[in-house]
Amino acid sequence: MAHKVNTVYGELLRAFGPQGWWPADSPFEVIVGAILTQQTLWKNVEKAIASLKRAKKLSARAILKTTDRDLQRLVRSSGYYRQKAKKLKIFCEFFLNEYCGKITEMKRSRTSHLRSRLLSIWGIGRETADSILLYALDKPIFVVDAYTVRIGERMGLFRSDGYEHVRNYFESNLKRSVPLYKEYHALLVQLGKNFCKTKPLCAKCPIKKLCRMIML
DNA sequence: ACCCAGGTGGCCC
DNA sequence: GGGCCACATGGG
Repeated sequence: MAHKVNTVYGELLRAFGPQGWWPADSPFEVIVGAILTQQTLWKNVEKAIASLKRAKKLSARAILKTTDRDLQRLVRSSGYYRQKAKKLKIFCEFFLNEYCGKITEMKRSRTSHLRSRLLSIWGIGRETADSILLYALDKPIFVVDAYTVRIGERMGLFRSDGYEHVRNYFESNLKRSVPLYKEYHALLVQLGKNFCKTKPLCAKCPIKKLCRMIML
């Protein structure tokens, strides 16, 4: 019999369909988005990315050539714009110094090594590091965010014992698969954005069965 | 007017 | 290791 975590995945997929994350034109854009979306609505991040594109600033070299003030102005819509402009520059410097600004170079490193290097960068925490590993570099790391923890706890999948504990839960109970990790995390976010916003078990709730599972 | 969003670092204990 | 705070815009 399948583990509950797999049943939940099936229900999510049935309710919402494939999410096709991460929406971006390039791995570098994924990284920029991962930094900009920290504690921020994706809608506002899209505007910032559009601004960067319009200004031809969607590359590590271009970002480093931009003045702090200009970069802050470009990412303003994503909130925490001073911090985020600084984070982008610090990451770009790391990316150019360590990997010649090439994603393919970065992918060569071992996942665990990459993860600790990313975590050592100011402004890159666990979720951002793992988003980069999974969605930009195709490494088999399960991304945990606030929704993942909340939903998983409500569904009784696990008792949250911190980020690494939850990540380990998914990685050890799921088939080790990059596309699965990508899709599952995206679906959890999709559910997180929906539940509690629509009335639980209301007539048009697209996720009745899921609502029952999480006992709303 | 208030509350939150696909977190993180710094400080305190 | 955990608890609290600043960081900031935009939309419900």
